[in-house]
Amino acid sequence: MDRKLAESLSVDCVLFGFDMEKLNVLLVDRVLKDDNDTIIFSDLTLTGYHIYKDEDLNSAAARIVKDITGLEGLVLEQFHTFGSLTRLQRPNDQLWSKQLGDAISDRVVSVGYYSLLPNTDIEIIQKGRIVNWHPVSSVKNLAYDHEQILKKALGHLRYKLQTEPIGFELLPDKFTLTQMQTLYETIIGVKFDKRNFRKKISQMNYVVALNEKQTGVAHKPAQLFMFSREVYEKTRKERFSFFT
Amino acid sequence: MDRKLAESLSVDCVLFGFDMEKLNVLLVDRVLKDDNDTIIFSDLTLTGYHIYKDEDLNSAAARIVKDITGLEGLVLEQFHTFGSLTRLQRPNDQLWSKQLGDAISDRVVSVGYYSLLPNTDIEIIQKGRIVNWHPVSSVKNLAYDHEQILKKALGHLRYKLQTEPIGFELLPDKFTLTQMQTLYETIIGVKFDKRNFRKKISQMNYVVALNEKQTGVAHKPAQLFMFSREVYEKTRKERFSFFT
DNA sequence: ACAAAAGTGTTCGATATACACCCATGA
DNA sequence: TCATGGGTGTATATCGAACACTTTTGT
Repeated sequence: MDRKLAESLSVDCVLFGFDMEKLNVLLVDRVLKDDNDTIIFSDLTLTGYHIYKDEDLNSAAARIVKDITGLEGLVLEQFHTFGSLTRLQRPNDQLWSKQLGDAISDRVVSVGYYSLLPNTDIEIIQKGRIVNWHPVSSVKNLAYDHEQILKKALGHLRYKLQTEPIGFELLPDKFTLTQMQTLYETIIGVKFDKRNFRKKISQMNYVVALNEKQTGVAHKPAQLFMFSREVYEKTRKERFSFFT
Repeated sequence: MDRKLAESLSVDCVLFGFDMEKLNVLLVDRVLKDDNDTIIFSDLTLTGYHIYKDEDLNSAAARIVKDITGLEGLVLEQFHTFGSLTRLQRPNDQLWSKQLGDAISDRVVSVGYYSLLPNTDIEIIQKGRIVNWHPVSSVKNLAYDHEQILKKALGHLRYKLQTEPIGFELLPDKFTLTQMQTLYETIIGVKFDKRNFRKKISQMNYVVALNEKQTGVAHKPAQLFMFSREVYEKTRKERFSFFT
């Protein structure tokens, strides 16, 4: 590959997953070894890479996710751009750059994207790197300023979740109302009343009941539902108002 | 100044103003002349410039606004980053780059910021460039992809306006409720009922009545109000919910 | 038969909407 | 005195919050 890098520009993608119990984020192991294969340090990064000069931001984000995880066709949403002068200046990060022979010791500006996926339904293909789901609530040991990036992404996710029906992107195609409720409770961090929750959902005509029930559970099997984007697009209301 | 530019990185700031009648945006005249001083073309740009390698994004935004308008201390909020491969490729933009001897013919990624100001209370200092308020509703002839940037900024403004009490940044320190209502009606594009609007406002204890009235108007003078950030911070509620 | 989660309705208070007239001032 | 925008209250409908028991399945 002889494409030129856009010096000092990268993309970092925060890939969120939900496993019916907690919110997770996909992270890449970063291990620096010396010549004797002794580990100097080991930490975690978001899925990110530099941008090429001949690709736009969205394509770069899609390419990077695909290169690292094998995933294609995700909805990637840009949420913030990070350009602190010190974002790559911690000791581990400097060692890492040096080792790679990256001449990039200057500040790199990174455009942040996030995407949502049901981590039950999804298979990650390890393409040379070690990539794993980590519970968002207990992530530590992140490289660079990736903790900040993750926090900001989480803020956007919470906000968006309360504002638009994107929760479905974190659920499998067929889901139960209890799963949906758990998702919102987990991510937003509030408990809902089951009856009120379901009353609310039943007014959303884009959440449609299927002729299908859960199987293999040791209790009354739940009705399965799906999200209909078509119905949603046709019936979406105008934005909430600050006033009304 | 011998600071190095971060090649291929710039900031564009969308400065919104409100004059009690309509929403305006501050734009810079861009006029290209040939050697005989004949005008080749003339159009408008947002207040933007390249970023230096030794400044972070927020500082760059503040510096650029100050350099072009003399304004300091604005609340500048980052809203989106633009990186299309063709954003500087229209004929005028190419001519302009050539004329400036800017070796930058490659794509430049630009980080977008916006800020709100009451354009009544504010004085713009022309620092070598011609800078004017233009009504947002009739802006045309924008350079680069600045029309897109403006549209996106407007979207964010509308959204934020309905979600957080930022409208006050567009009003003078002392304002009447009718002015406030006009602001929301103009920007969001809906009409409100006067009594209901005022009922709503009276529940916002951070909108406080002053012991002062309008003067010099040919009708019953209106009560003046101010926005109290302290009260707001102390009593702000949690986010709206998608559900509740 | 029991454990485990599914499913279901009503009452009460709060909030949104619709709507029309008198008031204070400057000209 | 008139033109102009300022200021106010009530009735009705809608929506959110609180709350407990029966049902269906697998073991």
